[in-house]
Amino acid sequence: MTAKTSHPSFLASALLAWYPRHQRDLPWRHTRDPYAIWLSEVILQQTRVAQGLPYYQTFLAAYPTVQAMAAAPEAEVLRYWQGLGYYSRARNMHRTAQQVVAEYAGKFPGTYAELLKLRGVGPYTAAAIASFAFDEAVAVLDGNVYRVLARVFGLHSDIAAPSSRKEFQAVADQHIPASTPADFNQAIMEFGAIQCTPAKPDCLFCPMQLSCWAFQHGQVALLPVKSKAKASRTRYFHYFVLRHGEQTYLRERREKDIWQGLYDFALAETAVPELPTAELQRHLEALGATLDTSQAAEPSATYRHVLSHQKLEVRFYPMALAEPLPEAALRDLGLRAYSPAEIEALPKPKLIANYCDQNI
DNA sequence: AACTCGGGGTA
DNA sequence: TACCCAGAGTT
Repeated sequence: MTAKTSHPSFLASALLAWYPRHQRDLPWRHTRDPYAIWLSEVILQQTRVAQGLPYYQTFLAAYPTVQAMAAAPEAEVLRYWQGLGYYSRARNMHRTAQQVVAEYAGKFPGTYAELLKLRGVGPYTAAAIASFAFDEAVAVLDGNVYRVLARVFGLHSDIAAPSSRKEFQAVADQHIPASTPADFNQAIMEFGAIQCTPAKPDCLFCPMQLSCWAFQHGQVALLPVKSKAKASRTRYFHYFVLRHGEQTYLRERREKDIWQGLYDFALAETAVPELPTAELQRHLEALGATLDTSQAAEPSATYRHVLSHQKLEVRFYPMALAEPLPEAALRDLGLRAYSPAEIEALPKPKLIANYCDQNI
């Protein structure tokens, strides 16, 4: 994995000269603490620096050590993660914190191969921690690196195909200097983020203009090659916002679906946009709901919520109950009544959190 | 190898 | 709109 040349490649030389003059001042670049570096890398998976930055500060303040995170309830970790998406990252992060405390005496393993065994730590994150915290010469491969390598070396393999990883990894490992692997990895990602951007890269002031294959061949806009993802499906959610006094009923999402571990309301899903009145009544009977008006409440306007592989069209049906829901229904559907303060503390999908902020 | 997992910024 | 973001786990 750490094949190296005896002298710096033109790529390494150019990036290491460019980096000190252009790098952003980011907090995780001021630490060698494997815990802090791991935390930053998990947060930044598929997430822009600007979006992840406040979460990094929040988590480090809430959990200054891996022991502190390990001791926290999962729901609390998810609550801090709320709004960042891809919530399995948070659940895996929490479990890994507990594993590091229980099996590694609270110290993160110090090699790429050992780091790779941790949940939520894949090839990218293992390489990042190994190089940033332990100076191991293993190249990171993220979206930025794919783009830079594809353009500079004219690599036309489809970066969306898993089989392309080996080719790009080999090229990256061939160019990472054994003496400064951390700076090289930071530099190539920063270069992709700032200069060699997806759209309108700054080729005019690029230090590799003369050696960049894509620039020399007029193909900058054509690289990297990436096959398109298939179209996402649309789902129709109908949320029953059941209230009794100041209490509102929510449940934890446990099924294998989106938002695992987060809380939402009693849900009816339909294959078509509308929820027929008869079906609404059937759900209310199944809930054992006794409304304090004879009329079912009017649904809210439709909220559209876009996920990476799904489009959601969501309506909320606020309903006041004349009496609490029966125990059997609570047990069957996992519902529980919560006060507004309790709801605020529950981890919720962004869509639900927004609704609660405005209506609960 | 293909699929699934959020949410937000940008052109 | 469509694309992309310091990717990883499951099937």
